[in-house]
Amino acid sequence: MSTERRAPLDRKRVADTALKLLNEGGLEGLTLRAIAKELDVKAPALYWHFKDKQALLDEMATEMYRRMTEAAPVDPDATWQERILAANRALRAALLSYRDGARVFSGSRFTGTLHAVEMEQSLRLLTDAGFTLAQAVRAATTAYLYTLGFVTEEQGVQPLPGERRAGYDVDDRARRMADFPLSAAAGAEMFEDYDRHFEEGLALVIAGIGTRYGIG
Amino acid sequence: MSTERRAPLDRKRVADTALKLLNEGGLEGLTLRAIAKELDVKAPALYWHFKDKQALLDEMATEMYRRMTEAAPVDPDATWQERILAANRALRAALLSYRDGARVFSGSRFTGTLHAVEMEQSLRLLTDAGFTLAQAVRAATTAYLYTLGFVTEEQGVQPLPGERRAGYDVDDRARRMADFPLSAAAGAEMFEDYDRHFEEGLALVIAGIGTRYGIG
DNA sequence: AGCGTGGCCTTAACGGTGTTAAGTTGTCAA
DNA sequence: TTGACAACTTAACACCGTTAAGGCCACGCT
Repeated sequence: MSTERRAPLDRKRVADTALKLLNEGGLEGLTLRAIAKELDVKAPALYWHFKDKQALLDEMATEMYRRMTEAAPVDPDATWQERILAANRALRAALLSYRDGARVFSGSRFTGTLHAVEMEQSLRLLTDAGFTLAQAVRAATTAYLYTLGFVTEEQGVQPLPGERRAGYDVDDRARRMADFPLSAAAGAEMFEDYDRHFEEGLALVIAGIGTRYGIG
Repeated sequence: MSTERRAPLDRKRVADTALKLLNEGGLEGLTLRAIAKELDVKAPALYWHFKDKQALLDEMATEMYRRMTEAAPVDPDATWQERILAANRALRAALLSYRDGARVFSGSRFTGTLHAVEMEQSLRLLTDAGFTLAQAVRAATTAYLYTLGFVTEEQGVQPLPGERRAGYDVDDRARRMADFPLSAAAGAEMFEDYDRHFEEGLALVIAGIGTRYGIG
Protein backbone atom coordinates (compact mmCIF):
# COMPACT_ATOMS: atom_id res chain seq x y z
CA MET A 1 0.00 0.00 0.00
CA SER A 2 1.09 3.61 -0.53
CA THR A 3 -0.51 4.68 2.74
CA GLU A 4 2.68 5.65 4.54
CA ARG A 5 1.65 7.38 7.68
CA ARG A 6 3.51 10.37 8.95
CA ALA A 7 5.43 9.67 12.13
CA PRO A 8 3.74 11.35 15.08
CA LEU A 9 5.06 14.72 16.10
CA ASP A 10 6.96 15.48 19.25
CA ARG A 11 7.92 18.74 20.92
CA LYS A 12 11.42 18.75 19.51
CA ARG A 13 10.36 18.30 15.89
CA VAL A 14 7.85 21.10 16.25
CA ALA A 15 10.44 23.39 17.81
CA ASP A 16 12.99 22.55 15.10
CA THR A 17 10.54 23.35 12.35
CA ALA A 18 9.46 26.54 14.07
CA LEU A 19 13.08 27.66 14.33
CA LYS A 20 13.53 27.06 10.64
CA LEU A 21 10.46 29.12 9.82
CA LEU A 22 11.58 31.83 12.22
CA ASN A 23 14.49 32.59 9.94
CA GLU A 24 12.23 32.97 6.94
CA GLY A 25 9.40 35.10 8.22
CA GLY A 26 10.65 36.45 11.52
CA LEU A 27 8.67 36.40 14.73
CA GLU A 28 5.74 38.23 13.23
CA GLY A 29 5.44 35.70 10.42
CA LEU A 30 5.70 32.75 12.75
CA THR A 31 2.09 31.61 12.98
CA LEU A 32 0.79 28.32 14.24
CA ARG A 33 -0.86 27.71 10.90
CA ALA A 34 2.42 28.16 9.05
CA ILE A 35 4.25 25.84 11.42
CA ALA A 36 1.50 23.26 11.15
CA LYS A 37 1.51 23.41 7.36
CA GLU A 38 5.26 22.81 7.28
CA LEU A 39 4.70 19.76 9.46
CA ASP A 40 1.88 18.56 7.25
CA VAL A 41 -0.65 18.95 10.00
CA LYS A 42 -3.44 21.34 10.95
CA ALA A 43 -2.87 24.11 13.47
CA PRO A 44 -4.91 22.71 16.37
CA ALA A 45 -2.74 19.58 16.33
CA LEU A 46 0.00 21.65 17.92
CA TYR A 47 -2.14 22.03 21.01
CA TRP A 48 -1.71 18.37 21.70
CA HIS A 49 2.00 18.99 22.29
CA PHE A 50 1.98 22.54 23.68
CA LYS A 51 -0.54 24.19 25.92
CA ASP A 52 -0.24 27.46 24.01
CA LYS A 53 2.05 29.34 21.65
CA GLN A 54 4.21 30.64 24.46
CA ALA A 55 5.03 27.08 25.48
CA LEU A 56 6.26 26.47 21.95
CA LEU A 57 8.36 29.63 22.07
CA ASP A 58 9.80 28.39 25.37
CA GLU A 59 10.76 25.13 23.71
CA MET A 60 12.34 27.05 20.86
CA ALA A 61 14.43 29.11 23.27
CA THR A 62 15.50 25.94 25.03
CA GLU A 63 16.47 24.36 21.75
CA MET A 64 18.46 27.45 20.80
CA TYR A 65 20.34 27.17 24.04
CA ARG A 66 20.92 23.45 23.57
CA ARG A 67 22.43 24.02 20.14
CA MET A 68 24.58 26.79 21.53
CA THR A 69 26.11 24.58 24.19
CA GLU A 70 26.76 21.89 21.61
CA ALA A 71 28.44 24.31 19.22
CA ALA A 72 30.61 25.84 21.94
CA PRO A 73 31.54 23.29 24.60
CA VAL A 74 33.11 24.59 27.78
CA ASP A 75 36.83 24.68 28.31
CA PRO A 76 37.36 23.60 31.93
CA ASP A 77 40.85 25.10 32.03
CA ALA A 78 39.79 28.57 30.98
CA THR A 79 40.38 31.58 33.19
CA TRP A 80 37.25 33.34 34.40
CA GLN A 81 37.80 36.07 31.83
CA GLU A 82 38.04 33.54 29.02
CA ARG A 83 34.95 31.80 30.31
CA ILE A 84 32.82 34.95 30.34
CA LEU A 85 34.15 35.94 26.95
CA ALA A 86 33.44 32.56 25.43
CA ALA A 87 29.99 32.22 26.98
CA ASN A 88 28.82 35.60 25.78
CA ARG A 89 30.32 35.29 22.32
CA ALA A 90 28.58 31.97 21.99
CA LEU A 91 25.32 33.45 23.21
CA ARG A 92 25.49 36.30 20.73
CA ALA A 93 26.32 33.92 17.89
CA ALA A 94 23.39 31.71 18.88
CA LEU A 95 20.95 34.62 19.01
CA LEU A 96 22.21 36.05 15.74
CA SER A 97 21.64 32.82 13.90
CA TYR A 98 17.89 33.30 14.11
CA ARG A 99 15.90 36.25 12.93
CA ASP A 100 14.47 37.95 16.04
CA GLY A 101 16.51 35.47 18.05
CA ALA A 102 17.08 37.84 20.94
CA ARG A 103 13.41 38.72 21.23
CA VAL A 104 12.32 35.10 21.19
CA PHE A 105 14.99 34.23 23.70
CA SER A 106 14.38 36.98 26.21
CA GLY A 107 10.63 36.59 26.08
CA SER A 108 10.79 32.91 26.97
CA ARG A 109 11.78 30.60 29.77
CA PHE A 110 13.67 27.36 29.53
CA THR A 111 11.85 24.09 29.81
CA GLY A 112 13.64 21.54 31.96
CA THR A 113 16.93 22.09 33.74
CA LEU A 114 19.41 21.35 31.00
CA HIS A 115 20.63 24.89 31.00
CA ALA A 116 21.63 24.53 34.64
CA VAL A 117 24.52 22.28 33.68
CA GLU A 118 26.41 25.07 32.01
CA MET A 119 25.36 27.58 34.64
CA GLU A 120 26.69 25.37 37.37
CA GLN A 121 30.03 24.99 35.59
CA SER A 122 30.36 28.73 35.17
CA LEU A 123 29.50 29.51 38.76
CA ARG A 124 31.88 26.81 39.91
CA LEU A 125 34.69 28.21 37.82
CA LEU A 126 34.09 31.72 39.09
CA THR A 127 33.86 30.77 42.75
CA ASP A 128 36.97 28.62 42.39
CA ALA A 129 38.68 31.68 40.98
CA GLY A 130 37.96 33.52 44.20
CA PHE A 131 34.58 35.17 43.67
CA THR A 132 31.87 34.83 46.26
CA LEU A 133 28.71 33.26 44.92
CA ALA A 134 26.96 36.61 44.94
CA GLN A 135 29.82 38.17 43.00
CA ALA A 136 29.91 35.30 40.55
CA VAL A 137 26.19 35.60 39.87
CA ARG A 138 26.43 39.34 39.47
CA ALA A 139 29.41 39.09 37.15
CA ALA A 140 27.86 36.45 34.92
CA THR A 141 24.44 38.09 34.93
CA THR A 142 25.73 41.54 34.10
CA ALA A 143 27.63 40.25 31.11
CA TYR A 144 24.60 38.19 30.09
CA LEU A 145 22.24 41.13 30.27
CA TYR A 146 24.64 43.31 28.32
CA THR A 147 24.78 40.70 25.59
CA LEU A 148 21.04 40.31 25.50
CA GLY A 149 20.55 44.06 25.29
CA PHE A 150 23.21 44.35 22.63
CA VAL A 151 21.81 41.71 20.33
CA THR A 152 18.25 42.91 20.82
CA GLU A 153 19.29 46.31 19.60
CA GLU A 154 21.51 44.85 16.88
CA GLN A 155 18.70 42.77 15.46
CA GLY A 156 16.41 45.77 15.52
CA VAL A 157 18.73 47.32 12.95
CA GLN A 158 20.04 44.20 11.25
CA PRO A 159 17.54 41.31 11.44
CA LEU A 160 20.00 38.84 9.99
CA PRO A 161 23.71 39.34 9.33
CA GLY A 162 23.87 41.06 5.97
CA GLU A 163 20.40 42.50 5.64
CA ARG A 164 19.52 45.88 7.01
CA ARG A 165 16.17 47.18 8.16
CA ALA A 166 14.88 50.41 6.62
CA GLY A 167 15.48 53.75 8.24
CA TYR A 168 18.94 53.15 9.61
CA ASP A 169 21.09 54.84 7.05
CA VAL A 170 23.98 56.40 8.89
CA ASP A 171 24.33 59.32 6.49
CA ASP A 172 20.64 60.16 6.64
CA ARG A 173 20.84 60.09 10.38
CA ALA A 174 23.85 62.40 10.40
CA ARG A 175 21.93 64.86 8.26
CA ARG A 176 18.95 64.91 10.63
CA MET A 177 21.31 65.41 13.55
CA ALA A 178 23.21 68.30 12.00
CA ASP A 179 22.54 70.41 15.09
CA PHE A 180 24.16 67.82 17.34
CA PRO A 181 27.66 67.25 16.00
CA LEU A 182 28.84 64.66 18.50
CA SER A 183 25.64 62.65 18.22
CA ALA A 184 25.80 62.85 14.45
CA ALA A 185 29.37 61.63 14.39
CA ALA A 186 28.45 58.86 16.81
CA GLY A 187 26.27 57.20 14.18
CA ALA A 188 28.99 55.02 12.81
CA GLU A 189 29.92 54.03 16.35
CA MET A 190 26.39 52.83 16.94
CA PHE A 191 24.98 51.36 13.76
CA GLU A 192 27.95 49.75 12.05
CA ASP A 193 30.58 47.14 12.80
CA TYR A 194 28.59 45.40 15.48
CA ASP A 195 31.17 42.65 15.94
CA ARG A 196 33.84 45.06 17.04
CA HIS A 197 31.52 47.09 19.23
CA PHE A 198 30.19 44.02 20.96
CA GLU A 199 33.71 42.92 21.83
CA GLU A 200 34.61 46.32 23.15
CA GLY A 201 31.56 46.54 25.41
CA LEU A 202 32.10 43.04 26.67
CA ALA A 203 35.71 43.92 27.44
CA LEU A 204 34.46 46.88 29.47
CA VAL A 205 32.21 44.65 31.53
CA ILE A 206 34.95 42.10 32.16
CA ALA A 207 37.42 44.81 33.10
CA GLY A 208 34.88 46.13 35.57
CA ILE A 209 34.42 42.74 37.17
CA GLY A 210 38.15 42.36 37.67
CA THR A 211 38.53 45.85 39.05
CA ARG A 212 35.56 45.94 41.38
CA TYR A 213 36.02 42.47 42.76
CA GLY A 214 39.80 42.69 42.89
CA ILE A 215 40.43 39.53 40.95
CA GLY A 216 42.81 39.71 38.05
CA MET B 1 -27.20 73.01 22.49
CA SER B 2 -25.60 70.00 24.08
CA THR B 3 -23.65 69.22 20.97
CA GLU B 4 -20.22 69.83 22.42
CA ARG B 5 -17.80 68.47 19.93
CA ARG B 6 -14.72 66.65 21.03
CA ALA B 7 -11.52 68.50 20.30
CA PRO B 8 -9.67 66.81 17.45
CA LEU B 9 -6.99 64.34 18.37
CA ASP B 10 -3.30 64.81 17.93
CA ARG B 11 -0.39 62.40 18.14
CA LYS B 12 0.52 63.39 21.67
CA ARG B 13 -2.95 62.86 23.10
CA VAL B 14 -3.14 59.46 21.47
CA ALA B 15 0.29 58.49 22.81
CA ASP B 16 -0.61 59.72 26.30
CA THR B 17 -3.79 57.69 26.35
CA ALA B 18 -2.00 54.63 25.00
CA LEU B 19 0.61 54.90 27.74
CA LYS B 20 -2.14 55.04 30.34
CA LEU B 21 -3.77 51.93 28.90
CA LEU B 22 -0.41 50.19 28.69
CA ASN B 23 -0.24 50.15 32.45
CA GLU B 24 -3.63 48.54 32.73
CA GLY B 25 -3.52 45.76 30.17
CA GLY B 26 0.14 45.50 29.24
CA LEU B 27 1.41 45.37 25.68
CA GLU B 28 -0.74 42.43 24.74
CA GLY B 29 -3.89 44.21 25.89
CA LEU B 30 -3.00 47.40 24.07
CA THR B 31 -5.24 47.24 21.02
CA LEU B 32 -6.14 50.02 18.66
CA ARG B 33 -9.80 49.48 19.46
CA ALA B 34 -9.19 49.90 23.18
CA ILE B 35 -7.17 53.06 22.64
CA ALA B 36 -9.79 54.44 20.29
CA LYS B 37 -12.59 53.70 22.73
CA GLU B 38 -10.76 55.55 25.51
CA LEU B 39 -10.46 58.52 23.16
CA ASP B 40 -14.14 58.30 22.23
CA VAL B 41 -13.33 57.49 18.66
CA LYS B 42 -13.35 54.45 16.36
CA ALA B 43 -10.18 52.51 15.67
CA PRO B 44 -9.60 53.55 12.05
CA ALA B 45 -9.51 57.18 13.17
CA LEU B 46 -6.06 56.49 14.59
CA TYR B 47 -4.81 55.92 11.07
CA TRP B 48 -5.32 59.55 10.35
CA HIS B 49 -2.56 60.35 12.86
CA PHE B 50 -0.31 57.29 12.56
CA LYS B 51 0.55 55.26 9.52
CA ASP B 52 0.39 52.04 11.53
CA LYS B 53 0.52 50.71 15.06
CA GLN B 54 4.31 50.71 15.16
CA ALA B 55 4.31 54.45 14.50
CA LEU B 56 2.11 54.86 17.56
CA LEU B 57 4.46 52.70 19.62
CA ASP B 58 7.33 54.88 18.40
CA GLU B 59 5.51 57.94 19.62
CA MET B 60 4.89 56.25 22.96
CA ALA B 61 8.60 55.46 23.34
CA THR B 62 9.44 59.05 22.48
CA GLU B 63 6.98 60.31 25.03
CA MET B 64 8.43 58.00 27.66
CA TYR B 65 11.84 59.43 26.95
CA ARG B 66 10.53 62.99 27.07
CA ARG B 67 8.97 62.42 30.48
CA MET B 68 12.19 60.82 31.68
CA THR B 69 14.31 63.83 30.77
CA GLU B 70 11.79 66.12 32.44
CA ALA B 71 11.78 64.08 35.63
CA ALA B 72 15.58 63.85 35.81
CA PRO B 73 17.22 66.97 34.41
CA VAL B 74 20.95 66.85 33.77
CA ASP B 75 23.48 68.11 36.25
CA PRO B 76 26.13 69.90 34.17
CA ASP B 77 28.70 69.72 36.97
CA ALA B 78 28.51 65.96 37.41
CA THR B 79 31.52 63.74 36.92
CA TRP B 80 31.28 61.25 34.08
CA GLN B 81 30.59 58.49 36.59
CA GLU B 82 27.74 60.46 38.14
CA ARG B 83 26.38 61.21 34.71
CA ILE B 84 26.28 57.59 33.62
CA LEU B 85 24.82 56.54 36.95
CA ALA B 86 22.11 59.18 36.81
CA ALA B 87 21.23 58.57 33.19
CA ASN B 88 20.80 54.84 33.64
CA ARG B 89 18.95 55.09 36.92
CA ALA B 90 16.58 57.52 35.28
CA LEU B 91 16.16 55.22 32.29
CA ARG B 92 15.37 52.25 34.47
CA ALA B 93 12.89 54.25 36.51
CA ALA B 94 11.23 55.45 33.32
CA LEU B 95 10.94 51.96 31.89
CA LEU B 96 9.67 50.52 35.16
CA SER B 97 6.88 53.02 35.36
CA TYR B 98 5.08 51.31 32.49
CA ARG B 99 4.09 47.70 32.23
CA ASP B 100 6.20 46.15 29.48
CA GLY B 101 8.01 49.47 29.31
CA ALA B 102 11.32 47.94 28.28
CA ARG B 103 9.77 45.92 25.48
CA VAL B 104 7.89 48.88 24.10
CA PHE B 105 10.99 51.01 24.35
CA SER B 106 13.47 48.67 22.77
CA GLY B 107 11.13 47.70 19.96
CA SER B 108 10.66 51.30 18.88
CA ARG B 109 12.52 54.22 17.44
CA PHE B 110 12.29 57.84 18.49
CA THR B 111 10.36 60.29 16.39
CA GLY B 112 12.10 63.61 15.94
CA THR B 113 15.47 64.56 17.37
CA LEU B 114 14.55 65.67 20.86
CA HIS B 115 16.46 62.78 22.38
CA ALA B 116 19.64 64.06 20.76
CA VAL B 117 19.77 67.00 23.17
CA GLU B 118 20.53 64.77 26.12
CA MET B 119 22.76 62.52 24.06
CA GLU B 120 24.82 65.48 22.96
CA GLN B 121 25.24 66.70 26.54
CA SER B 122 26.39 63.28 27.67
CA LEU B 123 28.87 62.86 24.86
CA ARG B 124 30.16 66.37 25.47
CA LEU B 125 30.65 65.68 29.15
CA LEU B 126 32.48 62.43 28.46
CA THR B 127 34.76 63.84 25.79
CA ASP B 128 35.52 66.83 28.01
CA ALA B 129 36.49 64.33 30.69
CA GLY B 130 39.13 62.92 28.39
CA PHE B 131 37.38 60.17 26.46
CA THR B 132 37.70 59.98 22.72
CA LEU B 133 34.36 60.16 20.94
CA ALA B 134 34.52 56.44 20.16
CA GLN B 135 35.22 55.66 23.80
CA ALA B 136 32.45 57.93 24.98
CA VAL B 137 29.93 56.30 22.67
CA ARG B 138 31.05 52.83 23.71
CA ALA B 139 30.90 53.69 27.40
CA ALA B 140 27.45 55.25 27.23
CA THR B 141 26.08 52.57 24.93
CA THR B 142 27.38 49.68 26.98
CA ALA B 143 25.75 51.02 30.12
CA TYR B 144 22.57 51.73 28.16
CA LEU B 145 22.38 48.23 26.74
CA TYR B 146 23.01 46.71 30.13
CA THR B 147 20.15 48.72 31.57
CA LEU B 148 17.83 47.79 28.76
CA GLY B 149 18.68 44.12 29.14
CA PHE B 150 18.28 44.31 32.89
CA VAL B 151 14.87 45.91 32.87
CA THR B 152 13.62 43.66 30.08
CA GLU B 153 14.46 40.66 32.20
CA GLU B 154 13.17 42.32 35.35
CA GLN B 155 9.81 43.06 33.81
CA GLY B 156 9.58 39.53 32.56
CA VAL B 157 9.49 38.46 36.20
CA GLN B 158 7.87 41.51 37.74
CA PRO B 159 5.61 43.34 35.26
CA LEU B 160 5.05 46.22 37.63
CA PRO B 161 6.84 46.95 40.91
CA GLY B 162 5.02 44.86 43.48
CA GLU B 163 3.26 42.28 41.32
CA ARG B 164 4.99 39.08 40.34
CA ARG B 165 4.40 36.89 37.32
CA ALA B 166 3.61 33.21 37.87
CA GLY B 167 6.34 30.57 37.84
CA TYR B 168 9.10 32.55 39.45
CA ASP B 169 8.95 31.32 42.99
CA VAL B 170 12.52 31.17 44.21
CA ASP B 171 11.92 28.19 46.51
CA ASP B 172 10.24 26.16 43.77
CA ARG B 173 13.14 26.91 41.52
CA ALA B 174 15.65 25.82 44.15
CA ARG B 175 13.81 22.53 44.48
CA ARG B 176 13.90 21.85 40.75
CA MET B 177 17.61 22.69 40.73
CA ALA B 178 18.50 20.43 43.62
CA ASP B 179 21.17 18.74 41.50
CA PHE B 180 22.88 22.07 40.85
CA PRO B 181 23.64 23.58 44.25
CA LEU B 182 25.31 26.79 43.09
CA SER B 183 22.62 27.50 40.53
CA ALA B 184 19.93 26.76 43.10
CA ALA B 185 21.49 29.09 45.63
CA ALA B 186 21.83 31.73 42.92
CA GLY B 187 18.06 32.09 42.68
CA ALA B 188 17.81 34.81 45.27
CA GLU B 189 20.64 36.63 43.54
CA MET B 190 18.70 36.63 40.31
CA PHE B 191 15.01 37.01 41.03
CA GLU B 192 14.86 39.21 44.10
CA ASP B 193 16.02 42.64 45.17
CA TYR B 194 16.30 44.01 41.68
CA ASP B 195 17.16 47.51 42.86
CA ARG B 196 20.33 46.38 44.55
CA HIS B 197 21.36 44.07 41.73
CA PHE B 198 20.84 46.74 39.13
CA GLU B 199 23.11 49.11 41.04
CA GLU B 200 25.78 46.49 41.43
CA GLY B 201 25.83 45.60 37.74
CA LEU B 202 25.89 49.25 36.77
CA ALA B 203 28.81 49.78 39.14
CA LEU B 204 30.64 46.95 37.37
CA VAL B 205 30.15 48.60 34.00
CA ILE B 206 31.29 51.98 35.25
CA ALA B 207 34.33 50.47 36.94
CA GLY B 208 35.22 48.79 33.67
CA ILE B 209 34.99 52.04 31.76
CA GLY B 210 37.33 53.73 34.16
CA THR B 211 39.79 50.87 34.14
CA ARG B 212 39.89 50.16 30.44
CA TYR B 213 39.98 53.75 29.32
CA GLY B 214 42.29 54.85 32.12
CA ILE B 215 40.12 57.70 33.29
CA GLY B 216 39.31 57.86 36.97
C1' DA C 1 -11.46 -12.61 17.50
C1' DG C 2 -13.72 -8.85 19.25
C1' DC C 3 -13.94 -4.71 22.04
C1' DG C 4 -12.78 -0.69 24.38
C1' DT C 5 -9.54 2.80 25.53
C1' DG C 6 -6.55 6.39 24.81
C1' DG C 7 -3.17 8.86 21.84
C1' DC C 8 -3.08 11.91 18.05
C1' DC C 9 -5.15 14.42 14.84
C1' DT C 10 -9.13 16.95 11.93
C1' DT C 11 -13.12 19.89 11.18
C1' DA C 12 -15.56 23.71 12.34
C1' DA C 13 -16.06 27.63 14.59
C1' DC C 14 -15.37 31.82 17.81
C1' DG C 15 -13.93 36.28 19.13
C1' DG C 16 -10.49 39.33 18.35
C1' DT C 17 -6.66 41.71 15.71
C1' DG C 18 -4.43 45.27 12.47
C1' DT C 19 -5.61 47.39 8.41
C1' DT C 20 -8.01 49.30 4.03
C1' DA C 21 -11.64 51.40 1.19
C1' DA C 22 -15.26 54.27 0.78
C1' DG C 23 -18.39 57.43 2.45
C1' DT C 24 -19.83 61.27 5.85
C1' DT C 25 -19.57 65.49 8.39
C1' DG C 26 -18.17 69.93 9.78
C1' DT C 27 -15.27 74.11 8.91
C1' DC C 28 -13.33 77.54 6.56
C1' DA C 29 -11.79 80.16 2.20
C1' DA C 30 -12.87 82.12 -2.14
C1' DT D 1 -22.82 79.47 -2.25
C1' DT D 2 -19.61 76.45 -3.42
C1' DG D 3 -15.68 73.64 -3.02
C1' DA D 4 -11.89 71.79 -0.72
C1' DC D 5 -9.87 69.70 2.91
C1' DA D 6 -9.33 67.77 7.67
C1' DA D 7 -11.06 64.45 10.66
C1' DC D 8 -13.59 61.22 11.27
C1' DT D 9 -17.30 56.67 10.70
C1' DT D 10 -19.02 52.43 8.65
C1' DA D 11 -18.19 48.24 6.70
C1' DA D 12 -15.42 44.83 5.54
C1' DC D 13 -11.13 41.81 4.89
C1' DA D 14 -7.70 38.47 5.95
C1' DC D 15 -5.65 36.49 9.48
C1' DC D 16 -4.65 35.29 14.25
C1' DG D 17 -4.61 32.15 18.66
C1' DT D 18 -7.57 29.12 20.71
C1' DT D 19 -11.52 25.76 21.96
C1' DA D 20 -15.00 22.11 21.32
C1' DA D 21 -16.29 18.08 19.30
C1' DG D 22 -15.56 14.21 16.84
C1' DG D 23 -12.82 10.76 13.98
C1' DC D 24 -9.38 7.26 13.33
C1' DC D 25 -6.14 3.88 14.32
C1' DA D 26 -3.11 0.96 17.21
C1' DC D 27 -2.91 -1.57 21.15
C1' DG D 28 -4.09 -4.42 25.53
C1' DC D 29 -7.55 -7.23 27.59
C1' DT D 30 -10.98 -10.77 27.86
